[in-house]
Amino acid sequence: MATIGDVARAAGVSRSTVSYALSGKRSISRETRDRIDEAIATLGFTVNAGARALATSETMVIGLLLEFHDDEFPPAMLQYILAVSTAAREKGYDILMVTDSDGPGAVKRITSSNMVDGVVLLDVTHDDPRLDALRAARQPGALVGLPRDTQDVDVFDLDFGEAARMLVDHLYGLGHRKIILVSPPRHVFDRGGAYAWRFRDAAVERAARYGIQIYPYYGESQQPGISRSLNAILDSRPDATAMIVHNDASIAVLPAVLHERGVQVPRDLSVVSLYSQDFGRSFLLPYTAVETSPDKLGREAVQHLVRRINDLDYAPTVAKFIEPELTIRGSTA
Amino acid sequence: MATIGDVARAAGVSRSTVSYALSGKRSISRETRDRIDEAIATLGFTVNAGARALATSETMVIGLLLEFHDDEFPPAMLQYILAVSTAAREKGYDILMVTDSDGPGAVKRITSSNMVDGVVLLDVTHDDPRLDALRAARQPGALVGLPRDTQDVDVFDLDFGEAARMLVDHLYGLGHRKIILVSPPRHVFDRGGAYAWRFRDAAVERAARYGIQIYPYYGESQQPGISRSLNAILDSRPDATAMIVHNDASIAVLPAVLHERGVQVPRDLSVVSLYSQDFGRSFLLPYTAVETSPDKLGREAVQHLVRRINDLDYAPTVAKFIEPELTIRGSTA
DNA sequence: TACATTCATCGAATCGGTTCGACGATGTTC
DNA sequence: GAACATCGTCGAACCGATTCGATGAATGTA
Repeated sequence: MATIGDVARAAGVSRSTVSYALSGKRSISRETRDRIDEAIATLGFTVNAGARALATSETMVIGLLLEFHDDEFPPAMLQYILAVSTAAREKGYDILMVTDSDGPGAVKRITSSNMVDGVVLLDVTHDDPRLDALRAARQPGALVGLPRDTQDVDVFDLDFGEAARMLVDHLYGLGHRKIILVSPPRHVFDRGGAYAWRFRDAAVERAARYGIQIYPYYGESQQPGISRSLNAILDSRPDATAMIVHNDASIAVLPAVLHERGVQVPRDLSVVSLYSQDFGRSFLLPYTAVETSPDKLGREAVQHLVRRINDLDYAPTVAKFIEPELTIRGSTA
Repeated sequence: MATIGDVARAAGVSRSTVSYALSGKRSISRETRDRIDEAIATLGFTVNAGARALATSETMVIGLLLEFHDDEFPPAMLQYILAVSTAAREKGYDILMVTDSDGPGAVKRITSSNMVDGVVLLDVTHDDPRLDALRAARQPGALVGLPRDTQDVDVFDLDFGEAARMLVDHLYGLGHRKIILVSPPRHVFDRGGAYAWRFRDAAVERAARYGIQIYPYYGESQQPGISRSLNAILDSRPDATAMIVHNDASIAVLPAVLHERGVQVPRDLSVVSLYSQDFGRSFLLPYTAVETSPDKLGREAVQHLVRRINDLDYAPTVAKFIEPELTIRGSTA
């Protein structure tokens, strides 16, 4: 493979001149630049990433850490992956995707060996064990999901509390007084998925303020449990007039379940939920819902991370909550 | 960060000795090794990946190329990503995931800059433009999906022809003589998704041999088109007694569609399909189907790729077709 | 005309590893 | 006890870039 030395020889200049021509950090005469460009073209030269990384201490790679849990709905996670990947590429970064089950070990491995310039952690839990490893690293990180301790890290997440209040308000305003709430599976709570209880607690609190009934339940993560549990929930609360579903797997099968029960939305039951537009399109979900904006979230996380890579004390660390937006789809009455 | 030089100084030996202690390529005395280990531990030393890559020309990273098309069902693709990622890590490799829309450019970029030791291409089409870039690269590649020209590349795919024959045989054996076939969306054919026509052609040919009727249709990729088209298909062939669905998006919504039409499986209609066990579980699909084995496929691709990385002329290039296996779930009569 | 700038380029040092050849000390073999 | 291996270690070269300081030529200014 052609090196910068080969290019230099072919163009009759020194290696440093070629390097400056490449980076534009010093001025180069018209003629030499042309000769260099030509040499690069004929030799098919590309800078060696490892060598450049060694010299500059910059790899132009961002680590993306995630793990697939059985209790998560894969299509939902994919949206974040894609968002991060796309946003990173726009900024000139590639993505090193790590799905290790040993999260802290993975963070340590890729940061301390200098494989990446920064790290994005998906699906951060309340006591995420990866955070210690991240704090010990030279490289900055951006979290998607809210941990207990946000010190020294940048956090991006949807404002689940506000989302819950929005939905409760919406239903309350329409006159609903008995509302079913389907949360993520119990296992997500146990694991420390803070978004789950942030949403539930806010919904419960809001309902209490209005003096209305809210019936919280856990969803299931795998079929046929999902349909079964939804049926059981509906059976146990025949008086409820509305339902808030905060669970991707459950909402995806809800249309089928309701159809089977002969329940018409919104005539017999009002339904609201929480999902992204794309997700709704894939699964033909006709429900009024808060938009979860995975690409906004992924993009903001990456943008912020890149800024911090380029300037480690770019700004105080942030915990940024995306504003929820309600998309009315007419599933409430 | 501690370098190998720091370790050497702390242990009172030369850098080369530390390197040999690390790699075990030359023998080291017990005491020296202990001192080195201790120095490494107290300094928290990790080899710098860039420097090592520069010296050894090995990055221990595999490139994973994929693109999300609107006409593809994301959960299906995710299975392959996860399989490749897991298998790679087992072999000591990390994954550089590239979702560029400019596939050939991405292949060129990561290979010619030596960011990766090898490349896995997902979802390879008949005339995949990434192949030229791959052939021009120093690094070996493994394809998932069958291109027209398999020269100089290793190919891994399900044997879609055999899968189709298996399913037709199964239905024929049960006495079905009029069979609906739902293929992937037309757009997948246009784009060169060879698996689509390999399956369809084999099914049609097999049916012809038996002298039975097969009615081929294209599926849709986005709701509400999917349900609508399935209904239209069923309306147009009331005499068909069986249905072969070769499309993830369609099979995922089929239960709802059939339920709505009051069609009972297998009493009113026999249904067979093609999907992985995990996929079937996620979507509660009760159909007899050929297992698509994404993790087997991903794993084999990675294993073969790693062997070829370590020995470029390890074996003649292969086109390996995973044997389809029929999983009987009782959706036929 | 002399001096200060700016421009274009070069050489050398550096980043952090790996690896080859050499070398002294020990251990074997006949 | 001479010849020969083997063991453990070191120094130097090398991988392929970037970057700093220096330098000569061209240009501007007083």
